[in-house]
Amino acid sequence: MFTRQGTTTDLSCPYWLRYNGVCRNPAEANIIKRVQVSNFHAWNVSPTEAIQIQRDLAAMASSTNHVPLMPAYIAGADVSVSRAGPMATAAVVIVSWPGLEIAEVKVVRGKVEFPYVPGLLSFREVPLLLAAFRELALVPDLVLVDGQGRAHPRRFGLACHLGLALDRPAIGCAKSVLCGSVQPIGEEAGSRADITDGNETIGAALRTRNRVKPVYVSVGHKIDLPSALSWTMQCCRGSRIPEPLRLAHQAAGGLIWPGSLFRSSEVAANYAE
DNA sequence: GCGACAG
DNA sequence: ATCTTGTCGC
Repeated sequence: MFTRQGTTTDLSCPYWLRYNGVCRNPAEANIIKRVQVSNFHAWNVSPTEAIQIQRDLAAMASSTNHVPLMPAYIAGADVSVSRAGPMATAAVVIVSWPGLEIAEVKVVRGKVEFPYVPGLLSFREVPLLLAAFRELALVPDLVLVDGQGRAHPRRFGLACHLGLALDRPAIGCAKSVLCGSVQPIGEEAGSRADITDGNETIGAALRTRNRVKPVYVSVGHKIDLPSALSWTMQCCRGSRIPEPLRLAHQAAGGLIWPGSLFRSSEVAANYAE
């Protein structure tokens, strides 16, 4: 048995049958409500059409906070593309809140059709990510995405596009800047500085650990920037990268897989509990 | 025209 | 994004 934050989880129970610390039986697992995915436009479009779609959809992304006061699940989403060909792996890792334990891992392999064009990343990655989200048993209350949200030339980055398609709150959390300029930022963990484009604030740099390169946070959908910064910070454990995204990156790279309870480096530590 | 450019 | 182990340091 494993106890955290007042809830008890039976670790001998497979991860996909756990729900709020309570083990479900297989029959119940099949009736858990799945995330609704709307397919509101075609994905096999030209770069020119993609830009127009972004302009049309930008106004539909919400910057109003809809994250529950006490979320149950937070997802991290990432895609890795093999350098040779069009094959890619999309991974979604759902962790519990506030424990940040792995609750579900979904990995989907497929071809990416769209080329990598800065500013059009969502047309490359979202289709495969949606395939992964469709298969999840758990519905996340918040999604962290490896890329920009509104900190995008047309204010419609990957996190906006994915959040809108899922109709779930989404945060863009990128490792580098796509557009705009970053104001000076303090060296201490928790420091932040605006990302501005003209006289518009489009996101913020966030120092998640002391003296490490910041991450670049922006609104994806159904969240405001202060909340996005707060949740990003609260999802950080040991790493510069928030835990759901760090795990999703590992899952997309094949380092963890559906059924993994622990990462190899932490097996000993977890067994010690 | 030139440089910059999420993953 | 990807090629890639251990190692030095706060």
